[in-house]
Amino acid sequence: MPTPHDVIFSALADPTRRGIFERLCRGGEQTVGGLTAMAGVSQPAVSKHLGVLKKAGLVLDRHEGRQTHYTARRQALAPLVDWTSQMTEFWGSRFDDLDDLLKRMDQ
Amino acid sequence: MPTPHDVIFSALADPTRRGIFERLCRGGEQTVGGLTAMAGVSQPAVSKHLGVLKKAGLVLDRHEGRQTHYTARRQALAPLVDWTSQMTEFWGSRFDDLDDLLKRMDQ
DNA sequence: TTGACCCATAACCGCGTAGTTATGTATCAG
DNA sequence: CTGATACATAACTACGCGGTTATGGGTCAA
Repeated sequence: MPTPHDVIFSALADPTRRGIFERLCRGGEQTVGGLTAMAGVSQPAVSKHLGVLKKAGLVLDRHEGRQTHYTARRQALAPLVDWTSQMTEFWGSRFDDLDDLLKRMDQ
Repeated sequence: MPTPHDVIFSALADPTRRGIFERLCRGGEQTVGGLTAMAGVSQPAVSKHLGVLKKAGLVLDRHEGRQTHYTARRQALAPLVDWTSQMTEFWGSRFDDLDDLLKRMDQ
């Protein structure tokens, strides 16, 4: 049985799929056609990747006419943040990299 | 040409491999035998996984007599934190989950 | 030195998966 | 209605990868 961590990690392991998700995070809502234009693979391949991302809860789809719009669900990255924090939890200088992260996000 | 993100994500995508890394994070330094005892797979499989983790920079090995000790390099998780922060960077309520994270880590 | 032990490497196998082309299903334009 | 468009699904292929057993190469004990 796949744990939430399994699903997220394996979904984001593939470069093409991660590229699609990145574009959705930066560019906001996108159609399959728009994503296909930059993905470097065929449209069916993109559709499959979107299916995987959807099953992982990383994207949402919205049908409008004959095209489907996809959006990133950034909250779905929470397990990833959780896992990372758990791994660094037992660390001596555990705040080092998180401090950096927050500084970058503050400015 | 695999990017740093590729290496980290694909290295942590496999459950067995992630389990080994988790144990190294919590339990500290471990021998191959100790890791094999809990991995649920054969010793050569564990050695291969450790090789992948090592190439990804996630672990360090130290030879002592006839056994090899492995340690987790938690700093290697930095690209993961970076990537996550970049994905949430364009978020409206971007501090929501990070606040939670810090609260858990503070107490 | 000999044998047991720890680990790494080799060689092989099966399966999952990412890619393709081909086809199906709606939807809009004319 | 007809054809074109947008996307999903089907069917298939190729290859990478995680697993195994078998073996090699050092290291310690006796």
